[in-house]
Amino acid sequence: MKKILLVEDHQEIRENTVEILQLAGFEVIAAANGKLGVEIARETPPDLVVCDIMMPVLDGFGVLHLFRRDDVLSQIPFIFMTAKSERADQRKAMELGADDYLTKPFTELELLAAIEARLQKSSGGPQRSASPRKLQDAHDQLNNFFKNLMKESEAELVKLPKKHLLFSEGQFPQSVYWLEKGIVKHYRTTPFGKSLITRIDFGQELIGLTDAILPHSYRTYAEAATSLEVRSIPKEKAVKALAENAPMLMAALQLQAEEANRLQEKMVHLAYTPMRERVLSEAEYLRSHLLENGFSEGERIFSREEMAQIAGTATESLIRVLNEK
Amino acid sequence: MKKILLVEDHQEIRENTVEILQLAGFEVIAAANGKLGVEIARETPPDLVVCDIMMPVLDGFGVLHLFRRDDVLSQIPFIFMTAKSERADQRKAMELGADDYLTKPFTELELLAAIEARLQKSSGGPQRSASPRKLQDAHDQLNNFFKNLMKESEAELVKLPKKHLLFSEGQFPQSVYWLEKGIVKHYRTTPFGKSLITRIDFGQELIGLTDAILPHSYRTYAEAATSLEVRSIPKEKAVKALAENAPMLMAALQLQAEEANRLQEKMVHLAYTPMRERVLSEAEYLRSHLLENGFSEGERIFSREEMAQIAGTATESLIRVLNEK
DNA sequence: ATCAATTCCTGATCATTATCAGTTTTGTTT
DNA sequence: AAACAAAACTGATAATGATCAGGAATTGAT
Repeated sequence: MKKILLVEDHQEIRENTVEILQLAGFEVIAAANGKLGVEIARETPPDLVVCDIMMPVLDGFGVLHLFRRDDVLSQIPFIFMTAKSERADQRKAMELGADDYLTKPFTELELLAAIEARLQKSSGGPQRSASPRKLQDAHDQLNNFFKNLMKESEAELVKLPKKHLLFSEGQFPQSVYWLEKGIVKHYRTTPFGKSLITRIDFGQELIGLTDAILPHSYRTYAEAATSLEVRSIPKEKAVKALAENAPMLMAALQLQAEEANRLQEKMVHLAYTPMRERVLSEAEYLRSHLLENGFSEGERIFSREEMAQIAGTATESLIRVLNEK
Repeated sequence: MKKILLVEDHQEIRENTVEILQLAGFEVIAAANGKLGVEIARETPPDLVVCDIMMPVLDGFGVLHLFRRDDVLSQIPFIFMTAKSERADQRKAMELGADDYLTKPFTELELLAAIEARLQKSSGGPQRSASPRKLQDAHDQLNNFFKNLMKESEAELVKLPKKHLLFSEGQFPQSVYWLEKGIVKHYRTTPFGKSLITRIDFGQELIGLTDAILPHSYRTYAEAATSLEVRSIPKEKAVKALAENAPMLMAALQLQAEEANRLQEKMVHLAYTPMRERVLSEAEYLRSHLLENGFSEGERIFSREEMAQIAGTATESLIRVLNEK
């Protein structure tokens, strides 16, 4: 039986929710504030946490923070409950690493569905759902699938120099690529020659599937930001293999849906976030990802101009922002 | 045997290309300039046109224009060849309704692949490809599939008033919707309360599949812009049906890939196109789509504020631009 | 090592567009 | 029809960020 920790200060809501969860067959431990919640979790780690944000003593963000830096508790799925009005909280919740958030009021069905979606197949039972429970799983599945396909096809590992174009606008897709090592930038250009970097791949990624699936020439171009190690197979082969494997198609669909999500997010940023904030957040994004991928702190993989193309601004403006703090 | 019309003024390139196409088993008619091309096509309509843009007498855009307003020739697939440097041309080509464009120089393989992708299954022969040849086909296929699913499930037609929320951020997806009639706006909000309309559905569209597939709560909200007629089925049912039908999955994947394409396009606009141009182009987009969907010229379906949220600008700025011409 | 070519950076200026504050118009409710 | 609320609009102002131009610092090539 799965154990759920519910952290909620309002007595009525808490008791109500406990009842719903028990009816659904979960073992529920309730805590009236964040501090209690953390203490309980440290004694008996739950399988999942449902947590209010606004609470006395220790708020939801604090609880999540403590969970994430605790060796035992860091991997436990965490769902926030937030009032609909507090939009900023929702963003913050996701940035801090919550797995999901629900806005109050929610129906029982919503709550249970969200919880079930998080309690992944780790349960060992048969996987009831038609699609992977976690995006990370979908990602891994698809990557492994194509890695194997590359191996079967004996696709050789090719080394490409920095600045090499993997593909460019107006070419017709011929291949799907597996990026073994290196960094690839994806550009989209305006009619007036300005370019925006819409995506960066940091290695161990599949590249070009989106375009291989579409019945027209590339609309973006992909350039090596570092020297690369790449494998490729003919696009027909990739698409055919995919078409015959429904679970993989589903995984690909999920990833593509998430990509659309990511792009929407970036769009809103471009529309309403002031340039300086955009610059700072993109710089931070790059810094952390480069560190994760084994580059040292000072190393300049991306030129100022490129960073400007990521943030969607003029190069000079970007430079000013980066140098003024 | 498929008949291809090649319009290209450079003799060498023309002869070369003719040779390639003939080797591939096509019947080729070559024309040395746009005027000749149109005349030839009017006598013996080809199955597909490959056309250079820069030409004396009548350029490629002119040829396309004449094709598109000719009853007999309007549906013939049209592929442009453009020099890599002329980015603006590429955009213009797509806006004018070209089916694709290739940048010179291209390989034989690319040319043939692009042509084959356009010569759809209308040939009557078996469909060799694993995925629909045209996005429109994928779209229709998926829509029909879900329409049938709704019928089988006896999903009833529900009428919803203007401003009704189909779903909102922080809810957990429960259903997939079929929009029988009406207009739906999709919003995405920033932490600071500003919203951007990232998508508008004008009826006879499937809504919410993207989110149903992802294992987390909605990140956008969908609001009725007019009164709606909507059917819905449980998301589990939709996903399960989809998961069992590989061709439909492929169609869904194509559409999702195209959606990502559309979002990237919009992103570049937001980043680099001046506000006034964005406003004007979005206004034009709305006008034409509203007319297509049976609304009369003056009717204000979208308020100024909403239009501003589509263009990603301040309401006052939008009003000024719209009123000054 | 030297020269050329990029890239990076800085200052000054200007254009664009957001914001604020208010008025008019339109639409809705009683 | 009056009263109210919401939306549309206008003018003034301010801030933001782009652009231009030129100099310093790196990088790459011979």
